Amino acid sequence: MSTPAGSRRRADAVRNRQLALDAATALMAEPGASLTVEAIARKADLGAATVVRAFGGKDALLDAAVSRLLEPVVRRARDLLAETTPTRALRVFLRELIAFQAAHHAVNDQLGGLELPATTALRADLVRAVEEMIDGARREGTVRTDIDPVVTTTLIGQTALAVARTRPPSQDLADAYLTVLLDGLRPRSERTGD
Amino acid sequence: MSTPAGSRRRADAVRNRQLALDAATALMAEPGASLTVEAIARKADLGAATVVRAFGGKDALLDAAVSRLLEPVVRRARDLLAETTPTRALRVFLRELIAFQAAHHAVNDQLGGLELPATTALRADLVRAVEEMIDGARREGTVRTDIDPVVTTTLIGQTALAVARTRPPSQDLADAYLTVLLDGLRPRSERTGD
DNA sequence: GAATAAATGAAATGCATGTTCCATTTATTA
DNA sequence: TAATAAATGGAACATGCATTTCATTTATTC
Repeated sequence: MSTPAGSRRRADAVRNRQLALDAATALMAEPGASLTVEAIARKADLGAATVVRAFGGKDALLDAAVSRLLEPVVRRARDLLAETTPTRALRVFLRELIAFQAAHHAVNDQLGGLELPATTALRADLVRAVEEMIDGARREGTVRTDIDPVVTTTLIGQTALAVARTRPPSQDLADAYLTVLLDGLRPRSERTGD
Repeated sequence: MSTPAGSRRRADAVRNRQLALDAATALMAEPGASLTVEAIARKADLGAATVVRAFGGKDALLDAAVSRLLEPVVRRARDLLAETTPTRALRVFLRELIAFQAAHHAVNDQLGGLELPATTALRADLVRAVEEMIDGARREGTVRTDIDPVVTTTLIGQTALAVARTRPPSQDLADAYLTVLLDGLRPRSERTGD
């Protein structure tokens, strides 16, 4: 009666929620894994009902898992912006982004028609950080100004994702991508002939 | 042996097969269309069973439909190789390829884990044609030789697809892509500074 | 026009998946 | 330990889909 609000949430529920989250995250790093509730529950050693209930639905679970994966990526982008020049930040971040996406292909593949608010917000943060890199690089003269910054950002994001998607992952391809993209993004002072 | 005298195939079956093929093809050009047998059958004014039976399965139907769409694209690549310089062929073809893919997104989206032999073969033809363009362009000095030709081809194919996938389709993005990619693919005689 | 076999499509089946139910188990508090 | 309510998970349910069945329709042949 006088108990302090009585613990409404049981400890095992909290722990199981975490287990489900960990299982989902782990599956996203496994190539070819099918992110079904069943598979996640099996990996977490829980019943499917428990997994679903802990988040109120499969989508919310995936949203939480993807967000957790994406957070350090966004933080890294911000850190790079603070630590080094925009030009260098752009190159370093793109390389790391491709590696991350290649290691978590499910993050970008099987999440097609889902409603993932937290993930969407983080993606927006990421886009904003890349836009800052591009803005800075333009000011530094290493990125051409004859292409709209937003278009440039979209171009980078879409193509980086595509390169990361290729299976099996190829470091050669990633390297070639960075070389070609960054060269192509350089300003053309003159020289436009075929 | 190929066509025995006794008409083993009824005329309506042949016609309906064509209707199903047309319906599937049409749906592939409709953004957001969900290529279910049900939807294809409805569009063709046929029963779902008829559609499936005409091809022996949904996969075979999609394979036939995609192949029919892809054939003129492959032919166009070959024609360009015969008609003009590899450098010009590459640019023209890439522009057209993006437009085609953008207009038939379903061709590249919803066909993830399917077995489509004819489509796979045509894709290989297409890759071969692009490889020829790149080989030729290298000889012409418009494409860098410090990146493996196969890697270059993969890079082009994957990124072009990614650009085409963006919705809504953006001509600005497609133009930016072609500009950046082709510039980035140019040989770097010198000039390697940050 | 009758006979025959091929073709059709609405309904049934099978399968994979997400979600909900509810009898049982378990954490929590006193 | 007893009392209570929260949490669990196997089973049932719901949904969306491709495929198969089979009574009926239709093209084809004579």
